[in-house]
Amino acid sequence: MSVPHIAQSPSALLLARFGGLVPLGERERQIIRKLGERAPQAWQNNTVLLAHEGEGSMTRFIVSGWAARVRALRDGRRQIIDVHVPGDWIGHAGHPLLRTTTRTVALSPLRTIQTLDVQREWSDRSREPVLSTALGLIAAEDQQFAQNQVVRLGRQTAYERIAHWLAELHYRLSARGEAAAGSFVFPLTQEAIADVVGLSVVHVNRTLQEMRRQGRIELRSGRLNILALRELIAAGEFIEPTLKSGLVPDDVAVRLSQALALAQ
Amino acid sequence: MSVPHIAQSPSALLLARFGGLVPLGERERQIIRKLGERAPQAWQNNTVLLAHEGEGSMTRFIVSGWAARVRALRDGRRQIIDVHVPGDWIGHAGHPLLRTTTRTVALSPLRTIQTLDVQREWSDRSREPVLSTALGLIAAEDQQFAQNQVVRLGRQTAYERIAHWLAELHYRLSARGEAAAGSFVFPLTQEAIADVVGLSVVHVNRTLQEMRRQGRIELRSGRLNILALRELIAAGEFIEPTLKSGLVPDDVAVRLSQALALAQ
DNA sequence: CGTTAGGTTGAGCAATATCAAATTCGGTGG
DNA sequence: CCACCGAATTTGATATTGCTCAACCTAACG
Repeated sequence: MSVPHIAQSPSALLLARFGGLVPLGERERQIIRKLGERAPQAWQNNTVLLAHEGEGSMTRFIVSGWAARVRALRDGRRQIIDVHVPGDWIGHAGHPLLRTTTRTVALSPLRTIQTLDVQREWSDRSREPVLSTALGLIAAEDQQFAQNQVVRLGRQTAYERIAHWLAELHYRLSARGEAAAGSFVFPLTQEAIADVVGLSVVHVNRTLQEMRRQGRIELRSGRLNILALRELIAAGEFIEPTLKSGLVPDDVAVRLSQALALAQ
Repeated sequence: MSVPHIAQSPSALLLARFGGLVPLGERERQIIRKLGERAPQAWQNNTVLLAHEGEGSMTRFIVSGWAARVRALRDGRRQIIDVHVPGDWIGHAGHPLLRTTTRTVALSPLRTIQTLDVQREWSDRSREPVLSTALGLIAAEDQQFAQNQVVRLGRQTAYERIAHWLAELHYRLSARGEAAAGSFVFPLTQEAIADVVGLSVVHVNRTLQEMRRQGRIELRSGRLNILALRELIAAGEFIEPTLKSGLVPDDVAVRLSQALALAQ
């Protein structure tokens, strides 16, 4: 009997996503709500979502379920390059002329909606001062997460890697209203975890058990419960992305600082 | 007595960089040549080039020498996230509001020039059909190299990692006229290599020796000689970025835009 | 209930790290 | 040209982390 998860509606998720980054006015809220009104699409676990990237860049938005960008080696080794969770877009970057070396695959049953190409439509600062800022922040955060992945794999121990990654997931999900009290849907098998953190399944299993023994996590039936976030963050040396205030267009800056003041 | 390296002039390097990706017309050549005429700037080994990223995005161009984006852990472990070589720009991405977690550091004496923000100025397809394509390809390639780094660190053995990385370096450098007959300037210490491929210095040393013993590389006094590129590529399972359509160099820009229209 | 995917456990082993001590190399001052 | 210095490379010995293999367990599901 799995814990029921009341998924946010597409619009609510979109609002949480943007609202978590920039203070939204009523105008932006309208635009975003509308964006979420497209019909959702369902995917089975393991479906290939994107074989060639770049075809639909930044246009498919995850409403529920997880996916991953994967590269496979000839002998069967697989590396998950990054994980996509609800509130992410699938299908970044790439170029139509360049053959892709990765696939994007569903790691669980998945629901997506087709949005317009927000990156293209909203990145103009003069037309969308607020939303373009949000998109810039999203891109910058994503880049940091990509760097995190490299550091984990390159220089951290098994325990550190997993701790760091779980902390990162918690950060990402709670910023968009997908986690409550350190608890969130976690649909991956240990094999998939292994492919994320570059370890063997067996070792992942043992490391998770150690975390459980220490009372830092609970993980069962598709749900992760982080009991000791502080400790995980410290163990993995996770750096939470933090906003500097300052250098923004005035209108945005004012609202932003108001929002930050409220958030304190 | 070091092997003399006749560095390309900034303009020549820029031309090689763009010309290696798209067929340039005389108009584009003019524009690019002009871009290379700014005064070069010199940096000592180990200088911090960027503490806060995003300040000068895509505006500093490496003429000679190598640099790297680095993340440090508290206990002194360091991971090099990516390496910048001549023909690369420094200072991508990031966002002024987001505190950076990496530094960009010179890994050798370095010469750069300040260019205009090509990403901003040339990314409009209607104004710069050829150059914008080149920029798109650069971004897409860079993304693939970033993915390569993750796969190396996550799923490859020491030997594979180094082989793969050397093959990638060779690809990047020769595409811009910085390598001849598999030989190129290679100014890194083994410690820096270790920080790239996520290994200990000692193990890097032993792995390099194995490659030498097999007659696949020569590495001494700041120069790398790849004697068996095929074998390195195969061992590391390196995938050379390949253009899909047969975009044969052809001086007419029109052909290119036709090809692009088809590719859409 | 039987099947199956996923999770857990144990034992032995391989890859890579660590530590410490040479050795070589590229300058640099005399 | 030589002697010397510090940095980088190399070598040997030992420790450790994480992998592999193989078996076993459990829960969900038809």
